[in-house]
Amino acid sequence: MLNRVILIGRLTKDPEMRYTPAGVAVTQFTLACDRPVSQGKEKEADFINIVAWRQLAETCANHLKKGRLTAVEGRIQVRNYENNEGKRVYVTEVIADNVKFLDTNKDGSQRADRPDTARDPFQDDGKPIDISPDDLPF
Amino acid sequence: MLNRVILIGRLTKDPEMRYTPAGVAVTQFTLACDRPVSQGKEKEADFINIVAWRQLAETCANHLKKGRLTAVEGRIQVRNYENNEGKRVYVTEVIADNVKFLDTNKDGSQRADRPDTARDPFQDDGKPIDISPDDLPF
Amino acid sequence: MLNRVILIGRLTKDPEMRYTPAGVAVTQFTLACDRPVSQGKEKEADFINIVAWRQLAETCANHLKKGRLTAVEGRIQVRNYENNEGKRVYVTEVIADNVKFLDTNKDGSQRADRPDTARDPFQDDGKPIDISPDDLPF
Amino acid sequence: MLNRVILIGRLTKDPEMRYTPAGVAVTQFTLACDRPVSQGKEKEADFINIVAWRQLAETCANHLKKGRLTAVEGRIQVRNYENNEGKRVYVTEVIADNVKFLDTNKDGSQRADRPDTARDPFQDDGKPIDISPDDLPF
DNA sequence: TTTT
DNA sequence: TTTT
Repeated sequence: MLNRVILIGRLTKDPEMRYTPAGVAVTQFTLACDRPVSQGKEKEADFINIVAWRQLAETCANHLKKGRLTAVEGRIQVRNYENNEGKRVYVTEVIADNVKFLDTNKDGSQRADRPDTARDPFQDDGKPIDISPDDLPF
Repeated sequence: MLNRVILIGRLTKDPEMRYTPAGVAVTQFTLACDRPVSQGKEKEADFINIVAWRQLAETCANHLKKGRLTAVEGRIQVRNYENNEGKRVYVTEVIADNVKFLDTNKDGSQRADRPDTARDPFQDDGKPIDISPDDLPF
Repeated sequence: MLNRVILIGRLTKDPEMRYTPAGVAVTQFTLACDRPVSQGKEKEADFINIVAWRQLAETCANHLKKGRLTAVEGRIQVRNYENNEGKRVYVTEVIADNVKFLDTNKDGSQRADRPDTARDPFQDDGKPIDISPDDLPF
Repeated sequence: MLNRVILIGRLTKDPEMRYTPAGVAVTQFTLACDRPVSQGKEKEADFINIVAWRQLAETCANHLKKGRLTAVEGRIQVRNYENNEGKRVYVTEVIADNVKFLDTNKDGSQRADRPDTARDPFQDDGKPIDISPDDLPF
């Protein structure tokens, strides 16, 4: 009924964009979210898989890079499929509907790689009515 | 750095409480969160695993039942282990730190099974410093 | 950049729907959100003003009533105006983009007043591009 | 019952720390949260007042400055008082329980002003049991 | 001005 | 009274 997630973390790798058979853009990346440090423990993180569709997929693919500090808003989705050994595998992902770049570039400039011409590309309802979890090409 | 989840859904089964070898209470249950309905699709839900520790584990075990409408606040945790075939398995769960019972009972009374004597037992910081994902007994 | 609120509480009164001069529906109501009880204190609540626009305004006006347990998702908005004494007054509201009715009716039935025919009327992007805080008719 | 806010924005001024008569530290600052840009409108922001107590108050006062990009997690609180003209004034604030510094310093270094010796000072339950909204010294 |  |  209500399913909302907000994460801040860093990309573990460059994002990967693919297309569904129907030609819809999907971008996948993983966010490393550091857990609050507890004494006597080394630093730990949760590695959370993010999926963005359509226009949001494209802007993520164009502007995000490994290591970038990023805020993601979305919802948890759990899908399952049968693997090649006939076993059911469950995959949990966050379907993003809002992504914010929080990093400055190494030279200190602010998000210089973001095209000025884009009319806030970060708007996407994240609820594509004709796309189901099973359309994911990975 | 920041990792927050808020869910409202219904329990798919009665919760299960266990204890770690060190004697810490842990309760596990699954929340069915209906996805927004899209036309031409049958109703779908995400089934999200919830974990509660300690006092929150006990109140969840005592007061939640299959079918109950429940709000859960917490953070996403991803842990992994090697299964008996030597393969790494990834498990995603929501570690609850706040759980609210939203249901009235069938007879219309409000949460009659909740003991009056408890001074809001639903307060728990959910961040037990001496417990790690690997302590989970399931 | 990111501004997200999730509340669960009860309506202090019946909601009020009005129209802007341009004919857009707006509904206003107040949610009483109980604070976590602390010992030695009587029970306290925060009374938070909610605003819903357009279709969401209409479904809120039709289905919510005083006392109903309700979940609201939205964003904080702060607007200001000059009062009749020439003083600037600041008003903080939550602009809802998702509202869930959590209550059963008194007779135990589930949300019987909600028309079956409506294709989830609770979808609204809450971001009406041609409406500004100053359009509020109250 | 549930009351959660997550904001990302920039400080409009340096934070101000004070003490209650009982000697408890409180820090106040304002976050400018840009609204999603809509065409035909100049850029707008919501200016949201944040309050942090105790240890979190001190780390905010020490490490935040005007202009810093900051994530705040907390809950909405509405308090009211009678002003000097005998009128009831309502004040809405976000009581922070988690604050993250998202900015690098001007020289490109990462949060160099944060003392290494502090064992994550950003943990605070934000629910001081002996403090009420009326204790605020501003 | 406040809800159960 | 407002930030980049």
